[in-house]
Amino acid sequence: MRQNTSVVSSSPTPTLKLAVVRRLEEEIVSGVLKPGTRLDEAQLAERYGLSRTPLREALAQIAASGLIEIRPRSGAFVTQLSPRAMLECLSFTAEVEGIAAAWAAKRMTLAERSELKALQEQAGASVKKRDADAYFELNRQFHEAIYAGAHNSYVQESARKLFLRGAPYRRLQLRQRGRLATSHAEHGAIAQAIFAEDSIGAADAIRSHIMIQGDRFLEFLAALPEAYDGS
Amino acid sequence: MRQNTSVVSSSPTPTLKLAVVRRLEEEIVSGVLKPGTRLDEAQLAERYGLSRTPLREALAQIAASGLIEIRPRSGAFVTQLSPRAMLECLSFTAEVEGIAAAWAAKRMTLAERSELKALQEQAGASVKKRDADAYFELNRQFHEAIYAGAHNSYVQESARKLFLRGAPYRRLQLRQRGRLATSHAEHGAIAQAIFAEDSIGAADAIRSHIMIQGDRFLEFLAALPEAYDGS
DNA sequence: TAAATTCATCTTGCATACAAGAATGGGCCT
DNA sequence: AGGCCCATTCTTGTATGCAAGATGAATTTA
Repeated sequence: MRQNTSVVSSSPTPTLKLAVVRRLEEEIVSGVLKPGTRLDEAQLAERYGLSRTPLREALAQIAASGLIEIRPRSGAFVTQLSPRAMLECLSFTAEVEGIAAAWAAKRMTLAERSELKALQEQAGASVKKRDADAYFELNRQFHEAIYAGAHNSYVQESARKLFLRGAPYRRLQLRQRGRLATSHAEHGAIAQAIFAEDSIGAADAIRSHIMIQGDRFLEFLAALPEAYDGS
Repeated sequence: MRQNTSVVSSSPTPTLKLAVVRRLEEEIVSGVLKPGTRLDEAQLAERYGLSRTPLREALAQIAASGLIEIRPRSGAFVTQLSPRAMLECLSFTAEVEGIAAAWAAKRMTLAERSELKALQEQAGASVKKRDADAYFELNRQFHEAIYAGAHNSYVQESARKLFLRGAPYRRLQLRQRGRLATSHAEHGAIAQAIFAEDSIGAADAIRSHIMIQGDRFLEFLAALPEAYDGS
């Protein structure tokens, strides 16, 4: 029998480590654990009801994706991006998403295309309702659908990791006035290019969609000088 | 005092885990541990003179980069790429290296450009000497110089991981007749485009440099049907 | 008074121990 | 004789304990 009977998630997982990975990523992305936060092993282990061993393995795994940083003998911290790092990250993300979109435009199946269309319509509904949380999730699914549509597991994995890395910041941004509607319109342009099998247009559209976030980020940062900058 | 006095590497490392990561990656890339090999924790721990705990953390970290795969409750294996997966990997690598080269063409400093030139000349010497091992290492440094020249830590990291992932196979390929000289000539075209600050040309040159490896890989595979395929 | 040094405490890094699931081989049944 | 089932063994997953380095505060000294 398992020595510790506490359970991390309601649905059983193959290993406790994996459950911790999922839960920690979720808490970082959703903003429960903010950039810069120190992750105390003993504290987290108690919170999740398990020992430090699987928790440390989970931390090591998440660190490899860049979402947290482990400084030897000093502890784990939620990665905090400086404005410069943020722009570097977005620049590369824009290129990778551009590749994904270009391939998706040529390779998506009919089923995948109609799924993308459905997601875009659902997102439109959440924009009308001003439901930022719902839009945040549908936004993720929209991008995810494009990664999957590229039919290349390496772009998919890379894009997903980069998307995750920017998520803690993106969530805040979507609450800016009018950003929801603008984002949705940009998605429309991307989807249209993909439906037209225009790979160059799709890549251009998604690249600017991402880079606009960079511009907005800098403006946003100026209004909120100390909470989220990494300086 | 450390409970186990065995030492993994001659130079001291901040943590044993990191030493294991480096050593395992090296052994996989160099072909000591071949794709498909099962990695027994107890056995490796004894070989490196440490306990299973840091070793498992190292495995988790390497797994996150894709070089090995961990199947829960079943063990860790050196990732074996099927021909299809190999082509997918190369396709994405080509695009990422294309981005790196395009940015490097515009952003490399004079010092970085002359370093690249020096590497290319050294590589030329190793081609003349038919020294495949030396060329293998100089090839790595050539690509690494381009990643660094892009002045974006995210492309650099991504490209480096992808390069590593293909390394176990690339080493074999460079032993093909005439491949050394061809590869060196392709590098020349890439370097020339970078020196001319021609980002489009550099991206095109490096993309085809990578994709040619894909073609060669398929030919190579046909001649060696059972050792390295992932079927 | 400010800076530096030392000491106590806390956290991480690693080793060891134990339990559960997976793999393997032998015995039994058909 | 061949296939299936059960038990043994081996490997992985997790918990616990201990030692070294880092952190921070109090004390001493210039």
